[in-house]
Amino acid sequence: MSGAQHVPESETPDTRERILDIALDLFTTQGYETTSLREIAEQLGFSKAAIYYHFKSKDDILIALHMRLHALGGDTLRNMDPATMTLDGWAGLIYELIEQLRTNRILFTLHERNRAAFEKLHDEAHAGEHQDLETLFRTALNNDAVPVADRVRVSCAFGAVLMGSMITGDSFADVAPDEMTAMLRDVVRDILYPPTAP
Amino acid sequence: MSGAQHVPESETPDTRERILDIALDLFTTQGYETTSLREIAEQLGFSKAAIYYHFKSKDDILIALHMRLHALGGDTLRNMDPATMTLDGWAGLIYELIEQLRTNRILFTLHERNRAAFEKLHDEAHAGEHQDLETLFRTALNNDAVPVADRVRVSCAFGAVLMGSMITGDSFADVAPDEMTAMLRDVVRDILYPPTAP
DNA sequence: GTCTATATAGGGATAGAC
DNA sequence: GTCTATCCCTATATAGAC
Repeated sequence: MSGAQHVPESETPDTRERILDIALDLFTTQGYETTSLREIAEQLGFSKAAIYYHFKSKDDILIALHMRLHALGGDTLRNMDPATMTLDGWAGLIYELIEQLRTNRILFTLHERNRAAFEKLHDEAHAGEHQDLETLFRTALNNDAVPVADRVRVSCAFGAVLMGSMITGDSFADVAPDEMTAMLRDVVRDILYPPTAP
Repeated sequence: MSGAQHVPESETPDTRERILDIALDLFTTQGYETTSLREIAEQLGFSKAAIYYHFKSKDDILIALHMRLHALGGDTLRNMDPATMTLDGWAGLIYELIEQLRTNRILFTLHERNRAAFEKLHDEAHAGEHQDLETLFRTALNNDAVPVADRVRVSCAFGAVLMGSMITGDSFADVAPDEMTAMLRDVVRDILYPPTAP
């Protein structure tokens, strides 16, 4: 913990990350298009043009934020085989989503609230180098080997989790995080493994 | 059926409604800010300025679309008393939502995908004349008389329904509407009335 | 790395003719 | 009701000094 040679003044400023943090906040609350670079620069304390030293375009900032989300789901999703997803497999994925949402809710909200902007990016990056997360989900959900009823339930479970901890926002701010997590897991179980049929 | 005096050429053009229909489509797929009036006018077949005869601003178009949603939920929501919402009351509301989504999915998607824009409208219309739907939901969800666990489940049920029939979009296009509705109702029941505890 | 100044484009909105 | 022409503003992005 001591041998660090190159220690900056107080704490790593890391301007690039600071830009991303501020952008994440503003893009989420106000929306991507409505937020101007001038506004971001204002909060940073320096000029608008300085941002262009760190990012080559406004879209580039959004892409960087998208990559943060990718980094989160990274391994989990790469190991998932859309063709052979069982109900249990889906359940595990959703439980992990609940965990991720605990510490990164804003990042998910950003994506939720700026779908159009992200889709546009995806369209422009038609160089197939980038497999979108949502596309992966959809194709997996279209797997005919799994009964339709199950697939609908999986889809509903995602919606329940996302709504329960994201859209509703701070309505449950007073609830302890652990308690909230437990309740969400219970709901997911009740959706995926209902008493009646499957 | 015959005595109509003032019959237009073929079928009521009703330019105002045509504008709204096209705007609804474009705002939903591309996003509100990204869609220009020029683009809307293009699809209408006439000039951008003509739109200003029917609407006094771009925001005014968005407001009109918001009113369409209001008209849908109208009576149901006005009769709801946020202070005395029981679990059964919520269930009824969600079942109705399922019905509304069958015929008006795009309208809900518009709101889902342009939250920021609608919130901005709501902020500007601080003249209290307009009680927002979502605000109504949130305050009702904050009712301390209802146990937290129940409130979370209600919130999840909304998410499940919205996701199951909206965000997922046309992944289940092949499923018959009636069947889809039945499945969604089942899921809602399993969420709100779980086997373990209430 | 961050600045000032500027190029360029596009958007919303209005005026006034038809 | 719809058009053309125009105003005005703000946004992204670049050039070049420090």
